[in-house]
Amino acid sequence: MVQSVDRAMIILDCLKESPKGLGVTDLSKKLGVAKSTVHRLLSTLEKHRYVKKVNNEGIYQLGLKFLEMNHAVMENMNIVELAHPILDELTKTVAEITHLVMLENFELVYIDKVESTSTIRIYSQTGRRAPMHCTGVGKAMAAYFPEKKLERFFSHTDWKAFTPYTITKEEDFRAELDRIREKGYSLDDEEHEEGIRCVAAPVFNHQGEVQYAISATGPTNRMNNKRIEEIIPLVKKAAYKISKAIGY
Amino acid sequence: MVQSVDRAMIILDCLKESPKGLGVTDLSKKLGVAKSTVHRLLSTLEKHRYVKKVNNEGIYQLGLKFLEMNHAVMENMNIVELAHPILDELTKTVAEITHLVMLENFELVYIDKVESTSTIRIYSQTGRRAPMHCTGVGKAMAAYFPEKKLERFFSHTDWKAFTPYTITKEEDFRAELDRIREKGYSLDDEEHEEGIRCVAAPVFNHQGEVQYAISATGPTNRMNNKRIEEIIPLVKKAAYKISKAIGY
DNA sequence: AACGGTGTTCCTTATTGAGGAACAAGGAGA
DNA sequence: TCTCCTTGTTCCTCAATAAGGAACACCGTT
Repeated sequence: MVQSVDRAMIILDCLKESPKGLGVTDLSKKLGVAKSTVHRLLSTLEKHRYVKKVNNEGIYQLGLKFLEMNHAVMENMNIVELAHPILDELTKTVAEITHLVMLENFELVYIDKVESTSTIRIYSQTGRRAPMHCTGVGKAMAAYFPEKKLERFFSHTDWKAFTPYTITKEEDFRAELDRIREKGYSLDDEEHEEGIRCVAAPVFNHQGEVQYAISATGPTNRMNNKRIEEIIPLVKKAAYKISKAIGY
Repeated sequence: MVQSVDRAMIILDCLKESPKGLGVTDLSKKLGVAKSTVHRLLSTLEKHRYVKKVNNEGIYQLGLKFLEMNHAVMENMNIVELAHPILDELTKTVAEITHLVMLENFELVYIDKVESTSTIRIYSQTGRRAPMHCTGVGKAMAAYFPEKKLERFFSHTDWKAFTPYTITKEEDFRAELDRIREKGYSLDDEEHEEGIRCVAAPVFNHQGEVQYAISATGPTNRMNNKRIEEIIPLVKKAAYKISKAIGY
């Protein structure tokens, strides 16, 4: 582990949390390192445009290089291009927000979303992360893990209870996965956030492995059992379409 | 300048250019540093999710942290939120692609675009960079630089000729800026790419400084002189709206 | 079975990053 | 207006630590 690189990236994290930007002194206090060290790191980051000074004063913010890098990352993920139209259609038919997620280190990463009302700020919530054990998409993916991978997932998870309905025991979770495999979809019944229900389904790649998942999410008052029953086949169908689009 | 941080970021640049990802040996050759050094840097970057191994083999790609960071950067740029609906409307009325750009180190950065046909991949070309001297938006902004800043710009620019029509002399450029100030808009007449014309106008902030610019771009066959004349007031009006929205 | 190619680990050295202190600049308050 | 904080920035010295060579482990090919 390279200390200076590590520190540089911690600085970036700090700046991410402080939209207004931070000065050298602020950062040096936060990190517990000398001002001069922070200053040197910032200069290096600035050279590569990962940070920038706001109107040439001593306040630093995240730089525009991140737009560039984001673009490059997105380019590689042609999954978004393939899936977006299908997600778009799904949003239209179910009139609820839909998401596309993938996995990284047993954590969910939201890589696309389509809102019913506004097409604006499509990029906004992408990049958000969430745990698997308390979400529809997380469970949908876990249900199709091979046993080995599932065990590795269990050793990673902390079973944190976000609501009274969150599943927090391995045996309960395994039972839930059996149900999901049987039905081909998963439900999130206020397990992550009270008042929110969602329907999710897995997306498989050409090797038959689960690689992504999609969901339709809404408030409990709209998402009653009758509505859920209507939505289920639509989500499953959309997930299947995406699976086929990526070569399943 | 911190060597290790610098190298880490050069590695990220290399990975950006190689969508398929690179191995430790490839990178070590590219950078001219030892494999072990590259490996150590990659491990540190991986810890922060700026890079990831593709299916746990020895190939590294850009990581999903960039989506997160992009999100944070975008959040701060409420300019995009403000301008997007106006850009959207402009695209509808002129039926050509429109762009919103800002400046960084006398280079243009595209921060939003609206295509006429598809709302998909809205994020795609954002983050792209281009020189000022050969683009409509670049000239529109330069026209409203204070003399001091203009001189600094001249000392930065390389006057590279992208097409036979690119302006490559300072005196010609200054004459062009005079024309732009007089008319309140700028034209790009195949100066950056043959077959492409565009109409651009500057956006001013609350201090009356030029801070952004917008443009409508299309192929020469559609963008004849008559059409250009129709488009000009629309672009100017949209730019003015955005200026007002940010407090001009 | 031997080889060439990976990525990874270890260890030693001197390169280079770190931090204290001094400096410059700017703003607030008396 | 002058002073006194508090900024960011620069410099310099020392030792922490990053770098690179070499050895190792692994895989696929010949």
